Amino acid sequence: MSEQGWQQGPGRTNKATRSDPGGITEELTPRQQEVLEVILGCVEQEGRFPSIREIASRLRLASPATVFQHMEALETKGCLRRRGRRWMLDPKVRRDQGIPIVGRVAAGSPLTAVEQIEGQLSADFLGLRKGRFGVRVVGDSMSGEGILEGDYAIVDPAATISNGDLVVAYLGEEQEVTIKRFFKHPWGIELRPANPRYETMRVCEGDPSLRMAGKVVGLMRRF
Amino acid sequence: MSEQGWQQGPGRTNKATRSDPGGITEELTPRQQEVLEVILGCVEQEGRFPSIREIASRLRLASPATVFQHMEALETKGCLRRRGRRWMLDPKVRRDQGIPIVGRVAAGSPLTAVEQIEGQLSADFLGLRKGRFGVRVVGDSMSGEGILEGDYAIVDPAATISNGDLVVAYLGEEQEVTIKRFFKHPWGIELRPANPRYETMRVCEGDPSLRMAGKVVGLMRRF
DNA sequence: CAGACTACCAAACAAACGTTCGGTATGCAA
DNA sequence: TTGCATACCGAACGTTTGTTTGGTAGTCTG
Repeated sequence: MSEQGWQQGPGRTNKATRSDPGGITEELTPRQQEVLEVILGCVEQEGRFPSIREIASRLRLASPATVFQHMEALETKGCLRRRGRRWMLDPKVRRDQGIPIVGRVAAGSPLTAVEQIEGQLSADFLGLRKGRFGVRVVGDSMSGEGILEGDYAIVDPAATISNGDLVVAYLGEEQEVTIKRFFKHPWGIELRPANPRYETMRVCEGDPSLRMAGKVVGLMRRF
Repeated sequence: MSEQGWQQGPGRTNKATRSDPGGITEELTPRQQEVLEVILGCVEQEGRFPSIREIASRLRLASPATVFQHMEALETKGCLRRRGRRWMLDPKVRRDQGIPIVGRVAAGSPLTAVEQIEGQLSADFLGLRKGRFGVRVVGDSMSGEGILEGDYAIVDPAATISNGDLVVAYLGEEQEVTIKRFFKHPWGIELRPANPRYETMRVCEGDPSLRMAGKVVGLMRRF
């Protein structure tokens, strides 16, 4: 029988994915991509995993078994996971809220020129990860390097700090928050500001008046 | 009977929430907050809504009915929604990936000092919303205002531009991307750089060599 | 051609699900 | 003391779920 209105399977025409330069959802057939897309959209918009029958109805498929097969394929390809009878997204396919980075735009709105998209500006891209924290920049001791009062520095307390890195440290009795450039010498530690009006700080290693909070991995500013 | 090990309901001791200055989850009882917390955690980590029995087991509750009641309360308070028999998060309680902004920290890791958390650094906070796009900063014409080469400017093409705002514009025959400060005069438009080594640009209104891309609403930098 | 792969179907099953009901316990306010 | 709200229980009901089975069909490779 073939009196139904479904779109027939395109056979082996679909080898892999052409889009997605990121490479996360590589090697998915178009149909598998569509299934993933429905799931991602549902999770993003409503915060819940759609049921197999719901995915089927959105893709106008009459049988849950069809979607089930696609999901099994997505599982072996690492996009989905199962715990018991419950499906969940693999963390790597989670898309966080982001906006495109555009290059030069010939005409029209940059958002319609897909060819010009060079990447994605997202929380992940900025380094907004668990275990890190933000510090509001006070003072202008780093204004020489484009770090202004009111900016937010993103700090990773777990990162290893090398010479020349920007660090956040708590200084002195008041344990004031400061951003400086870190240098380690045989005689101790040097914290150098970018603004020459401020003094470079030098302390011995192990001085209790200096506590390192972590390495500055990002900066954000709002206008 | 009371031979069980469950923590007894604290009665009317709990009138509302003391934490959460944002005010989204206001007026939730501690238990309701815990239920919401479990749900949010599950949605964030795994991208699926937990079953009522799963929430119950995480909170060490023996009956799904208990969680069900809490969820009904969360629904009337606007945190959860239902479509048929399916539960979903209300969009306003969705937390996007973010890190805490800490102030001064007296001791220990800043991440354990909850009292010092002043806010949340998130994609939303930076303005990473739909309809906006990012542009990589080229050149040092705005270095006087802390905008350096390699930074990413977040641009809102829909925002109304006022005098003094930072804007992204496409200039000249090459339609080069530039960030400048915008001023409108009776005779036309002025685009002023922050670096005095660059010239201020002045064009008549309607000049085709100038196309405004939008207002700069945020900036991010990676180290 | 056969074999492999994608894509889809209908029907059925057991497990898990949301939900309802009736009940107990506790603390607070009227 | 009565009333009300929060907080929890166990048992049960009907629905929805993920899953399995067995099948058809198209398209590409060898």
